[in-house]
Amino acid sequence: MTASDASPPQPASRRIAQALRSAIERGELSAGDRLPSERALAEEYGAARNTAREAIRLLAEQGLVTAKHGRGVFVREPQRLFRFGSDRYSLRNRETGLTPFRLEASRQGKTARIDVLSIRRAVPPPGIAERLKVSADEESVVHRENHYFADDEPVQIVSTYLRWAEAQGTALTQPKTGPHGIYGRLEELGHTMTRVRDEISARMPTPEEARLLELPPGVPVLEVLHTSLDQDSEPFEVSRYVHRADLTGLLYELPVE
Amino acid sequence: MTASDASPPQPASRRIAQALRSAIERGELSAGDRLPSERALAEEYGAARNTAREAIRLLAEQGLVTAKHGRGVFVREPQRLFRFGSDRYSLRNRETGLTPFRLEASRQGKTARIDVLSIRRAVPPPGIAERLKVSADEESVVHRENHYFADDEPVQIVSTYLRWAEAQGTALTQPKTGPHGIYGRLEELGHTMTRVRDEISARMPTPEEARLLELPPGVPVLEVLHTSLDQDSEPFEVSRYVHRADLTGLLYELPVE
DNA sequence: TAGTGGTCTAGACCACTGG
DNA sequence: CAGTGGTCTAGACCACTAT
Repeated sequence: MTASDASPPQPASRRIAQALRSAIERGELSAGDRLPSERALAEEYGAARNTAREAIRLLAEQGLVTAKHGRGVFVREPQRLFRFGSDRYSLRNRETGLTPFRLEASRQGKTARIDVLSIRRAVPPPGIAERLKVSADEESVVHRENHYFADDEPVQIVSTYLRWAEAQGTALTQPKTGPHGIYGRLEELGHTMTRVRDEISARMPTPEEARLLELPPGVPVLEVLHTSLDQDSEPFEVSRYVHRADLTGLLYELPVE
Repeated sequence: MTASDASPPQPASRRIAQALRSAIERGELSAGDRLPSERALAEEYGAARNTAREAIRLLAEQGLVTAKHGRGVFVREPQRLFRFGSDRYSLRNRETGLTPFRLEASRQGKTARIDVLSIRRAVPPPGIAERLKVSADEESVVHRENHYFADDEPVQIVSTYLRWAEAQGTALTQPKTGPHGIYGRLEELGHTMTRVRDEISARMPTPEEARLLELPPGVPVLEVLHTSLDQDSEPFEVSRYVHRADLTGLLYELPVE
């Protein structure tokens, strides 16, 4: 009550947050460092513990720090990004036999794991039905759901939708899809990929996604709705990618016009 | 204390949040509706106000609801998205004289406004210098900063960087850049755009960005680092877009291989 | 066991909005 | 003005982590 009476229309929690933010930016606290405990901050700033806690919440919301129960609050380490984009579907990648995900993981010295969660005939969600040009009122698709891990850390969730009429009875309904993966099988069915359309958005995760991706608070997801078009400009495959935004960058390189 | 004693190791705040989330999903609360007040929720669930408040915070963090001071907490309205992407730089758009932003705004019946905040010779940030292939140790670029509004609501912040050596003394250092904008002037300087490279990421906003974009809590930003390449595959323009993720979708349509 | 964050209580005052 | 969210206090107990 004695020191800084003059100016601050700023709430105490914001002032504490700002002080910590400055300390991080000035390098007094660097990536991986532990912040003072909530109780210590409260005493230092003459505030209640809840107020110090609110300050830390503000930083966590921005993705600057992460709390570890029983251990402390730590400055978040910048993570090397997985990069995906225009070459995600390229033939070059398919010829190496390495999927873009495995390629990226090995580039980072990490072990890739891909879990096939389920392969089911299903009624497509409306957005999917529209893009794949199938009926949204019947079980018109095969839904393949995969989870991708790097060193056992979840990185992305992918749902792939294919026409049931085409996939029925083929390897497309099996966990092992054979050489060149699903695109190999789809090519045999007469679909040569000539164009792709990726629709990208970002949002906060649902609780379900936060759980599956083990997302710390303050980390959004990148959602990519991907459509593959064949030689007749007809869609033959639609996938929905949900990426951890703190581990993923997208790269699109394309000719103009 | 009488009803559901058996199971819940769930914290009360999460249980309240889950109840509200279900009500929203079941349509009992729809977009624009007001939630019960914090005090009412506290009483209804036999909890302290702070606990009800925590529940609302969980929903706000997910982007499901927004609090309005003095009015209440409301279920967030889904917003129509501004869509940008592979055609953002296309000649077709330049020929109409309408920028993609103005086009999108008019498509939505909104009034576009573009504020030129500053045009300055500057030392480029490291990431920019690297992509534009200029020195990061001197004032080697012109930095143009623009803010984009739709019906006076901020939608995106754009920083464009050009080589000072080229831009010096041209309309590129002026607010009005003339026919076809900066790309028109750059073409006169011998740079025909043949390829673009867009690097996309998502993250929570800095406090500065939250202020400028008037971002409600729980809304991330989409960041696009754009590089224009000319006929010699040399970069001649780099821009950094920061979009409100709840108002923006990106669309990339491109040929494979 | 001591120290950390996670949750919660029962108050209080302030700032903003609407009738 | 009454009602709302925004902030804050000073406690309390729990759950987790290290030593």
